[in-house]
Amino acid sequence: MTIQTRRERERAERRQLIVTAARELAEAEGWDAVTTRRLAAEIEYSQPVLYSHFKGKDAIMAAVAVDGCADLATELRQARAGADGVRASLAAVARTYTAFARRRPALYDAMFTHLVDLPFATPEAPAPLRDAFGELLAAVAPVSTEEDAGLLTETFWAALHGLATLMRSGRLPEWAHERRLELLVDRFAGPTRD
Amino acid sequence: MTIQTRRERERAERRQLIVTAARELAEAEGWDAVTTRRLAAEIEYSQPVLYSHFKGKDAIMAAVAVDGCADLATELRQARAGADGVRASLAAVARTYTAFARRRPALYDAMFTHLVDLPFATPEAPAPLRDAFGELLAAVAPVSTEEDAGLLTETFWAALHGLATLMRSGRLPEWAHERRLELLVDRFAGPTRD
DNA sequence: GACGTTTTCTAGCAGCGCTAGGAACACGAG
DNA sequence: CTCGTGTTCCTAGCGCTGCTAGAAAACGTC
Repeated sequence: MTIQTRRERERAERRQLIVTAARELAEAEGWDAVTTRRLAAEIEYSQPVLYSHFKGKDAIMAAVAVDGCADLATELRQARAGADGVRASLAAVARTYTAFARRRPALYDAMFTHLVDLPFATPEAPAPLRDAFGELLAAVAPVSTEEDAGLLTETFWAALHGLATLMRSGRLPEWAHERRLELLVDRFAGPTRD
Repeated sequence: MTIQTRRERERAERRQLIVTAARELAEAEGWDAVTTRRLAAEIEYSQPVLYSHFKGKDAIMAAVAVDGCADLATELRQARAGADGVRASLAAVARTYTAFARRRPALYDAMFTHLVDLPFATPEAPAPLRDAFGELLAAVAPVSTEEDAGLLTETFWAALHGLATLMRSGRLPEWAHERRLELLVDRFAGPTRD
C-alpha cells in the first residue's frame, strides 16, 4: 500500500508543479507564451506527461484559475478586515478586486475571461470560487435587502469585472478609475459619506 | 482617372466582402472557425489577398467590430426612442445591450472582449464606436450630475458588459438576468417606480 | 536475473497565421 | 492586333500550435 500512496503523492506533486509553472509562466509572459512544449520544458518533462494529468491546455488553465481564486479570496478578506463600516468595506473590496485584476492580468483572465468549463454558480463549484464570491457577498449584503443579497452581489461583481476588463483592454481610460469606482460604490451603498 | 477609381472601388468592395464574410462565419460557427484559409475559401480568393487588405487576422476582427458597433448603436437608439421616461429609457437600453450580447456573442466578443488595438475612449475612435457610446450616454446622463455624466456612463457600461460576459461564460446563471438588470437600473436611476 | 506492468519519451499529424517569389492578368503604346 | 510593362494574384512553404500513437525505458515482483 505504501508504494501506491507514494506514487499517488508524487503524481499530486507533479500535478501541482505543472499548475504552478503554468501560472508563473503566464504571469511573466502572458498566456500566449504558455505552449505545451514550453511548459513541458519548464517542468523538465516531455509534452505527453501534461496530458496524463490534464485533459488539455484548457484544463490546466482551469486549475490555475482555481488557485487564483483562492488568492483573490484571501486578498478580499484582508481588505474587508481592514475597513471600518459598510461603505468603507464595499469600497475596499472594490478597490482590491480591480487592483488584483490589474496587477495579475493573466491570472485574472484565466479566472474570469477565458472560456473554461468550471462549474461556477452552483453548489459543486470548487471551494476557492465559492470563497471568493462569499467575500464579495459579505461586503454587499449590508447594503442589500435580505432576499436580494445574492443577486445584488452578482450585479456588483459584474460591474467590477466590467471595469477591470474594459480598462485593461484600453476601452476605458485608466486615469479615471478611482472616480468610477467611487461612483459605483455611491450607487450601491448610497451617497452617504462614511 | 476612371480606371483608377474603378480599381479603388473594386478594392473597397472586396474589403467589405472580407469583413462581411468574416462576420457571418464568426456568427455562424464562432471565431475559432474563422481561419485565414477558411475565410479565403469563403470569398473565393487565396489567402494572401486578405493580407493585401488587412495587416492580419486581428485587423479583420477589428473591422468586424466597427461594423458591429454601428449595429449596436442603431438598436440602442431604437430602444431609447421606444421608451418613455428616464428610468424606462435606462432599462430599455440595458435590456437591449445585454440582449445584443446574448444574441450575437461572436460579434460582441470582437467588439468588446477580444484584445484589439482600436482607439476607444479618444476623439480619434471610429465614428460607430462613439455613436454607440453616445446612445448609452444619452440614457445615463439624465440620472447623473452634469460633470459626472461621462464617467457614470462608463461605469454603467462596464456593469452591462460584466453582466453580459459573465453570463455568457456560464459564471452567472441566466435565469436571474432580468432581476439583476432591474437591480442595476434601480441603483442607477434610483428606486422610483415610473 | 527474467518477466509484466507502468511510466515516459520520440516522432509525427493536421492545422494555424503569415510570407516570399513567380505566374497570370490587364493595361497603354505603337 | 501585338508587344512590353506593371500590377494583381496564387502556389508553395516556414515555423509554430495542441495533441497522440507506438516504441523505449524504468520499476516492482518472482
